[in-house]
Amino acid sequence: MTGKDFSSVWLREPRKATSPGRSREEIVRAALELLDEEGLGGLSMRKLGAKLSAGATSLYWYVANKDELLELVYDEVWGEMSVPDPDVVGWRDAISVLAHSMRQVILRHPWAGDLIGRLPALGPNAMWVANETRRTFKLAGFEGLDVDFAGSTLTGYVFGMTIPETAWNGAGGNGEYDADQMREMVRKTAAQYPDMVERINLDVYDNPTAIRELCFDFGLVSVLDGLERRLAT
Amino acid sequence: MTGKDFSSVWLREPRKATSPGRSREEIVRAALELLDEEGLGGLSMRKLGAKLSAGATSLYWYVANKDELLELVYDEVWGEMSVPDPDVVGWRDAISVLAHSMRQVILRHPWAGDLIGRLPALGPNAMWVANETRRTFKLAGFEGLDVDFAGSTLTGYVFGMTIPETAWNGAGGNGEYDADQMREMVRKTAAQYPDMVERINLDVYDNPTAIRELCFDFGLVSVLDGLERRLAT
DNA sequence: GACAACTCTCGTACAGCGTGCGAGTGGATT
DNA sequence: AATCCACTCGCACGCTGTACGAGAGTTGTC
Repeated sequence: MTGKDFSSVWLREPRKATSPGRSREEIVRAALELLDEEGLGGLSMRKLGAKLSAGATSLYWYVANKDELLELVYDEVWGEMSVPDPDVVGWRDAISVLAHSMRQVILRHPWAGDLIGRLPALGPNAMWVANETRRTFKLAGFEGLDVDFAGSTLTGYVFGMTIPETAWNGAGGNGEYDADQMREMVRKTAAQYPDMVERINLDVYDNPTAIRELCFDFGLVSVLDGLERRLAT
Repeated sequence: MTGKDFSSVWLREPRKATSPGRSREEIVRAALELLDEEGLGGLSMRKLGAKLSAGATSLYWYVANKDELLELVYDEVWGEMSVPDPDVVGWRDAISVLAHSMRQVILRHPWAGDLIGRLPALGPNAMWVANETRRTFKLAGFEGLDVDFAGSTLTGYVFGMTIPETAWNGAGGNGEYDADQMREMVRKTAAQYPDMVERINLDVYDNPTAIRELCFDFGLVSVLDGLERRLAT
C-alpha cells in the first residue's frame, strides 16, 4: 500500500502579502466574483488576471496553480454558513438552521456544488463548521463514531438534495425555465412511465422554487427524526 | 418570465445507426470506458476518436456536441442500478437495496458524481429508476407530493453521502491515500479545533473503506426510520 | 451508364485554456 | 555603485471543443 501523492494549499505556507494591491485575498475575492457571475467554466486565469489588471501568469506568484485557487475559494463559501450555538438554541434547531444555511449558500454559489465532489473540505472555514457540527451532535447525545456518522448524514442529505437543484437552473446557475417548457420536456421523455406521468400532473412544475423548499423541509425533518430515534435506543 | 433555451439529447431524434462499426452506442460505450479509466478530465473528443480509430470530428455526426455525449453516458450509469420489485421484497428492503446499489455505481464511476450537479437526469434509465422509486414509495403508503419528497430525500441522501467519498479518492477516482498521510494532513489543518482533534484519535483513518460503509448504513437507517415515521402520523 | 442526392469521414483552422520559462523592473541592502 | 530579492508578465507549448467545407462512398433515378 504505497498511497499516492496529495497536495493541498492548506499544507503549504501562503506568500506573505507585502504589496498592497495584489494579494492572495484579493485574488480569491475576485475569483469568487467571477465564479458567481459566470460559473465554474467562466473562471480562467486570463480573465481573472484581466479583472485584477494583471497578466494572467502574475497570479502564479500567489497561488501555485488553478486547483489551489479553487481550494481557497471553496473554503471561502464554507465561511458563509451560519452555525448557531447549540448551547443557546438547542441541538435540533442549531442543526436545522445550519442545514438551511448550507442550502442557501450552495444555491447562491452553484459552482461550489461541483467542487464538493472534487476537493476534500480541509480549509479552516470547513474545519470550523465540521467542528461545530461535531460539538452539536455530541451535545445531542451521540457518542464515539456516531457523532461523525450523524454529521455526515446531515451534510450528505443537504448536499445531495441541493446540488441537483442547481442542475435545473442551467449550467451557469442563473436562469429558470418556465413551467410549460419544463412540463413539455418531461412529458416527452417520461411518456411511457406511468408513475412519472402521474407526477407531471401534480403541480410540481408550476412553482418549482416553493415546492423545492417544501421538499427540502420534508426531508430534513425526516432525517432529524431518524437521527433522534437513534438517540432513544 | 421568458425562460431560457434548453436542449437535451432526449428531446432530439438520434441518428439511425446504419453503419456497422460506428454508432451512437459504440461511441457511448467507448466514452464510458475512457471515463472509467481516466476520469472526467481524461475524456476528450480527440482521444475518444482515436480509441474508435476515427477522426475526432467524425463523432459529431452521431452526437451534437460533448455535452450531449455526457448526457448519454450519464444515463448509461443509471442503467447499472438495481431496482428491486417492492411487491416482492417490500418497500423498505427495495429502497435499501436501491440505495446501496446507487452508492456502488457512483463509487465505480466517480465522474458520474460530477455530472449530477450539471445535468438533469432525463434519460430513459434515470426515468425508469425514478418511476420505480415512485412506485415503491406509493406502495409504502405515501401520497401526493410526499411520494416525490420521499424519493428526493432518499436519492439526496445517497448522492450527498457518496459524492464526497469520491473526493477523497483523488480526482481520477482511483487511488487511496494511506492512513498516516491522511492523519498527518488532517492533524495539521485541524489542530486548533478541539472536537476535530478528538475525531482524529478515533480510528477513522485506519480503515476508511469499512468506516464509510458503516457510516452510510447508519445514515440510511436513520433516513428510512425518519421516512417511516412520516407514514405513522 | 450517367448524374444527382444523400450519408458519412476528416483535415484544417480558430479561439480558448493552464502554465513553464526566462527576461525584465523597481526598491532595499550592503 | 553593486548586489540581491520580490514581483510582473510576454511568449510559447500542448491541449481543448468544434465550425467549416472538401471529399469519398453508397444509393436512387432516369
